Amino acid sequence: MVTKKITSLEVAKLAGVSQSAVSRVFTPGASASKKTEEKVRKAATELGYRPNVLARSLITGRSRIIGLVVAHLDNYFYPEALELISNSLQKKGYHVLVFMASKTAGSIDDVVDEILDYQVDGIILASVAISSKLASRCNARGVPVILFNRSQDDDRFSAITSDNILGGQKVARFLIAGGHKRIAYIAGWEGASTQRDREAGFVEELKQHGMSLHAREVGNFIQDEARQAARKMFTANEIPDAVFVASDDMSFAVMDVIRFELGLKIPEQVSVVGYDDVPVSSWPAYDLTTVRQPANRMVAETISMILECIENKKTKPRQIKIDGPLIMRGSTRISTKLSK
Amino acid sequence: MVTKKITSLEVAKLAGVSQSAVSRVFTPGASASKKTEEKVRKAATELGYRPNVLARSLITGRSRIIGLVVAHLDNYFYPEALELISNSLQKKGYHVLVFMASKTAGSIDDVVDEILDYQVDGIILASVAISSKLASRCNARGVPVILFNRSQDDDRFSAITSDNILGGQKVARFLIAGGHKRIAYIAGWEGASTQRDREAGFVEELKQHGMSLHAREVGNFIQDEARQAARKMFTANEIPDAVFVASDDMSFAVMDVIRFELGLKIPEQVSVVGYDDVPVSSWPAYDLTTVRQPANRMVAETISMILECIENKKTKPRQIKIDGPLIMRGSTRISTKLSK
DNA sequence: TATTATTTTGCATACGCTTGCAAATACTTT
DNA sequence: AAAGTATTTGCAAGCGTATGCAAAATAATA
Repeated sequence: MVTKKITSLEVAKLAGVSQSAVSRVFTPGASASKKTEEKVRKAATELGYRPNVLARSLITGRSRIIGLVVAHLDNYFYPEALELISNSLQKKGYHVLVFMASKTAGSIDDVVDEILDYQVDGIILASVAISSKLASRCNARGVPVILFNRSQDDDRFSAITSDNILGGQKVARFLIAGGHKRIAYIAGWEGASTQRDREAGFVEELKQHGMSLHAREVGNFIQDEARQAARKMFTANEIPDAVFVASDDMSFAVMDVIRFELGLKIPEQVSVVGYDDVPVSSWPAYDLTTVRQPANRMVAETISMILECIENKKTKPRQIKIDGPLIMRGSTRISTKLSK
Repeated sequence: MVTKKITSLEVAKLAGVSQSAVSRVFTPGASASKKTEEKVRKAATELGYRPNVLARSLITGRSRIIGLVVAHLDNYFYPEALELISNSLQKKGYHVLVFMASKTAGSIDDVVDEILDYQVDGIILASVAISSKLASRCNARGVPVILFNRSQDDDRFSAITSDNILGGQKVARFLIAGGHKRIAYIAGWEGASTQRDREAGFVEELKQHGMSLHAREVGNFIQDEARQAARKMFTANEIPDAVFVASDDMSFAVMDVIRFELGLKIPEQVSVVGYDDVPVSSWPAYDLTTVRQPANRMVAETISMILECIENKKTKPRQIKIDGPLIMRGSTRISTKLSK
């Protein structure tokens, strides 16, 4: 019982005008008299006509589709970002074609190729890198690529991140001010610029105060690995009195190990600081001190930048860092009295 | 510096064949000799040619795009589902166009209309309802609609849910077996079939054992409202010794209120059971007893069903309920010895 | 090798729409 | 009322691809 598709031609016939007239009524910039507009609109609603976006895209060369590649939906920072991105774009008349960059499946390059097949107007890579070969292909096609929460040493595309170096510094200053003496770090995936910057800022600021890392492990932004890292770190001879973990997501795993496996008290014996400020961090069960990544501002910048690139092809790529506050909560002690 | 788009025609010229030959090489079902295939492939890679999906769709009438409407990405069941859905479809050569059904923005109907504009091959509505008017429009266009984690009294579309009635029953039996005497319920949004079924099964089973709800509040699947509900429920004269909360997401908020605001012990004074088994539930800080919604099986069914409908237009809609186990963890006491 | 059956190939058309162009209409101005 | 300007309208060409059809090339058979 599939009724035939309604095309602009049939609307035109019913309204007694040409097909182009119908098109013009449904094309924002075009001109049509009140009278024809009225006739067309009437016929259109009667038939339930809606323009075929795909056919339109074929001509205009703009699909109003933005490709979004995302990897870590299990890190709750990303669902939040996705929701914001999708909503903002929806308001501007764009829509989001989602691609999972599953670690298992093929490389990101294949995914980006698939995206290009859909003639997207732009690409947002959330926490994902891209080869320079693919970068040039996007460039050649005039498709702007924006990195979200990741930067890359390639000035061909814009990147939006929080100020990870500054964030790391803030954490260091805060922990030092709290009187911590044995400060440790659990790293994310070392290929990620966010990880590198957070650690660089953190370590640099420690150094400024004549300190260095008491211990360091790698969690790769994966909870299981963070757990392993925590076990190793907190069963050593002299355990840290504070640990900065490169993401909130890993922090939760670390806190669980510290409290429930090892029976240590947070913050009395160990202070824990995370990075992201995902919703869970504010829940009393974790109450995690963390550096907020202002998702809404990051998304706002991302959207305005990608739209600008689409409107005006010759916009220069920019790297934007957005400052986020350190949110102080109960997972860190602030007194200077030493534990133990 | 935008290089011209590469079309099949240019590949054809370079390869010394007709445009149709190129098309045939890139069309799965079509036939071409080894020789031309070789020539075409060579020319194509040399030019960096890839078929334009949109132009293809215009002819074939199939876009290989699935529209996904999702509402509650803040409930961590949905990011997980989204990831599974997107990955499965990607493997089958389909891609997901995401639409947020923000509570603030216009109705779902508008969103579905926008989806249809993209000539999607199918629509998945995750935890979202649709008017019967729009349903018929989808029907008329031959676009299958599948409800994910929501059912509706309309046999025009398929629905995949967990067996919520049975789930509610399981919880009731388990709490009764644990010796609980004052059993309460915190409901989700009452417009949701999942909420209604969970409660119906739960209350029915209590009745079978000669019991009834000791208290009932509504949380609407929103954490803030769940907190309010918990405060009210657990500051009453005789507080419950067990509470079934309609979703894990709300459960966390409820547990936090119970433990950190009211200072009650879980499970010694109050048992808490949730529904969903999102990742957080297994974290030691919550260790929540809950009914698992088998996301992977639910998604698998959803995908196979929607693809079946696409292949074979006359597939009848079906309602599928998937059984999920009760996962027993530390938020519930199982001894029969009474608290207090 | 001649004949038939099979596969491959190119031509031309169509998918549903936008848009430049020129003709037709409406509105101003003297 | 005539000439001029501005606006609206239809025509037709294309966007990049798939596909039915008939011709050409190849393979199979006698």
